[in-house]
Amino acid sequence: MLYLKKYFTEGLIQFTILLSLIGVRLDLDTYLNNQLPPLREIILGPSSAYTQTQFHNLRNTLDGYGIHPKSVDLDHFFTTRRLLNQVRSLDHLRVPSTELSAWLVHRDPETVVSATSQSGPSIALDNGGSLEDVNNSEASAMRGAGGASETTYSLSGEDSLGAVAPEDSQEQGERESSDDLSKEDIDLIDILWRQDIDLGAGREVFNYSSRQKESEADKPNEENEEAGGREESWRNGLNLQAVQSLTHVDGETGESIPVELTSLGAQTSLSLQECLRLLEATFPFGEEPEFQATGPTSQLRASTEETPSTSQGIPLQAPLSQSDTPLDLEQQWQDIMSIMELQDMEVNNTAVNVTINNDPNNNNASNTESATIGSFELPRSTLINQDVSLHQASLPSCSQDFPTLFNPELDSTRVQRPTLVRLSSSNSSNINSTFGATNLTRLFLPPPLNSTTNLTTTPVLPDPFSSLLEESMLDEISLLDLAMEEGFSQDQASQLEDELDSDSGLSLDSSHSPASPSNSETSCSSAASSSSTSATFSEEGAVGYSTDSEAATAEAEEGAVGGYQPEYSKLCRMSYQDPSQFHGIPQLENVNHNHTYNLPLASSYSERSQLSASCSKKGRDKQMQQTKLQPPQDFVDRQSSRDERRARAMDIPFSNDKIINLPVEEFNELLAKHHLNEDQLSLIRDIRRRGKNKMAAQNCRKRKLDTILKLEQGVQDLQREKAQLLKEKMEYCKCIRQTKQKVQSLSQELFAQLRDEEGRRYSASEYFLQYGPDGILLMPRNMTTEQSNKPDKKQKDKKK
DNA sequence: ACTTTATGTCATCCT
DNA sequence: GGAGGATGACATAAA
Repeated sequence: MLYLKKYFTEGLIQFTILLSLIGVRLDLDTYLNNQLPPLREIILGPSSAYTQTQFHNLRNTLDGYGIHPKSVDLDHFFTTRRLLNQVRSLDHLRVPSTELSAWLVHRDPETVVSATSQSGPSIALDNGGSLEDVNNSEASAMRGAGGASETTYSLSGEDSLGAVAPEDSQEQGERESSDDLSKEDIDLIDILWRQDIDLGAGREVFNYSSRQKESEADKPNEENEEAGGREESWRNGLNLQAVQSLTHVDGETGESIPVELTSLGAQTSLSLQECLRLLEATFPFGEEPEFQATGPTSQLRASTEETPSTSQGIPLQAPLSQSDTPLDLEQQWQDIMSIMELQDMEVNNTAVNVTINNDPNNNNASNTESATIGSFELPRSTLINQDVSLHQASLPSCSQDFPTLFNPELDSTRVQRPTLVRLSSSNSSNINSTFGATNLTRLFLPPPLNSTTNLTTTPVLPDPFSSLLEESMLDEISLLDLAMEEGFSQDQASQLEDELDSDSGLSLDSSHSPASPSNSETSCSSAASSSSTSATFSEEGAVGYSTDSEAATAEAEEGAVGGYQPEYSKLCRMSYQDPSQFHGIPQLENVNHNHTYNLPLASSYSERSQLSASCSKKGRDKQMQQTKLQPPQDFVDRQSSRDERRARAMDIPFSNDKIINLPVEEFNELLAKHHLNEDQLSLIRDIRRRGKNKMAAQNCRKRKLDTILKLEQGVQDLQREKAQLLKEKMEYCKCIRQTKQKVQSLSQELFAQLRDEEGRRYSASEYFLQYGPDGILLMPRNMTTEQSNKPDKKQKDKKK
């Protein structure tokens, strides 16, 4: 009955889809609720094989967290949900657009943040291939988290609230095509999520900033009092009215208004240049002239061509007359723009809209972070005010950070950021226009204004640095960044890195775990090695790695046998062993071409025979115990090797040790002393050959092991180097973050002091700063692409 | 009974 | 060209 129900529902949904495709719309919910039996025959046709179980989509399903991945109902549940959403999506006319919407779903125990970036071809997000090389551990961790990976491909409109919705048909098809996309999806989601977090941060800031600006505008008197003569001097110095009278044009025309900025530096005590110098010293920044040529304005044009413009741009120009400031403001701006260039090299010509959304359905408290991407447009009206914890938004995605150089709106983020960020949908339009107008608006994330706590803004790694690290390290990097953001010290981060390394296939440093088998194995092998180290000659007189003799005797009862340590070989095969622990083993240290078999003979054949009889391997001891009543010669024969037996059978007058280990000259002399027949000579030569070859084989095996150990050591060194690079990267990210904060403070100062011809402030909600090769433009937010380019060309070079 | 591991041996190549 | 080292392949014993 259960299967019948499943088939019914499934088939009904598919049938509905088919009807919908041909124009017939059905209320599937009604059908499902009533479960009309008449369609049963139709439904029985398609089976579950028709619709694969998509665990990654299940993970994306908000309701899917309540179902165990191994639940029997999983398939049914998921299929139903997916198909139902697919049908629901048919209600919305979806014209395939070239825009790309990246969904970020950040879920806290009770809240969810969904950031949507909108722009660019949707194909870009589907390129999970480049992100495939991700640490499996994290992927598995996210997978194991189950609900933690709260990823939902939501459709625009009502689905924006987090309801499960099907993605684009294209993406849907891709996801249906394979069930093992979950890992890639997770990886991709993780990366995009981090990118979107940055974008989302900008949004929140904007709202707060608008309110703040408004509140500030309500108290002009206070500000005037506070500013005092400073503002007056500002006005005088800028001579803004005079400039605007010449260039300020109606918003419809799109003309720009030059604004003098020079005196701004007088009130900003910035150490930005220092930071920038540090950045330039450490980063492979592009040449500044190059940046001037390919400045962010081109990026702006590319990204804003699709949106019409209705307002003007106001170029801000700083007069030279007021440049009596201790710091050269223009230089600072150029430095900033030089940083922006880094971004321009990597940033796509895509405008990104970020939306922080709430998902009331997320109840899984275990989830800490999750992300989802999709190619959907999210109506701005669907934005919901939501308290969002963005402390997870630590991300080494640099490409998305730089394009947004200056966004006064971001100021607001900082205000509430450390804990909660409130997003207002009322400003979404402005944000869209802003982001659509230029990617520069978010170049620098604003620093927290009121918080002395941890920074939640993501440390940004410039793209040149991302190339330093493999994508497979992204997750580790992210964790490290997160650790840094969380206030981890370098040492702690290093420890984290070590822990992360342990997840890799070759975990070379297992010394942390005292209970690990390595220790026991190591000690065992060490004991064995110590016992065998003193061994001199084997049964056949071979020396070195060959089977032990005297020393092994003492250990024979305990099972320590043989010069070539089986224990050690076992260790070498165990990847979790730390090879460094074995460097102290004498045998291993002398592996390479340590032909110890050239040592002088120690015992004669008879002596050695007695020795081997008394102190051989454990098994032989057992044999001896079992056969102690037997004649000694039989026992000796049994303990001897084949060559020894042969030598005895052939009445060879000297021991195999001599045969094998004597130098060629002495060996020839020895043969000359004795009158031996051809069979004896042949046997002696064979014994010598085999004996030498045996030792050679042992040496060869030792050498192989040594090579393996060296390779492991090399891997260990590389991992250490990687950890060091990660540390450096975190430092760079810190520096960039500080730079962003500086720039943000500059932006705030600028907006705080800019006045129009009527003496009113420029609201950050209405204007934004655009940086180009020729200077800084004050652009209205509602300006469209085409018009934004016009003032760009008309702007005057920023004066000093 | 089967697998794994260690070791010996042979063939081959090279010095 | 022989001696011997290096090494892959195989055999065998032991666990």
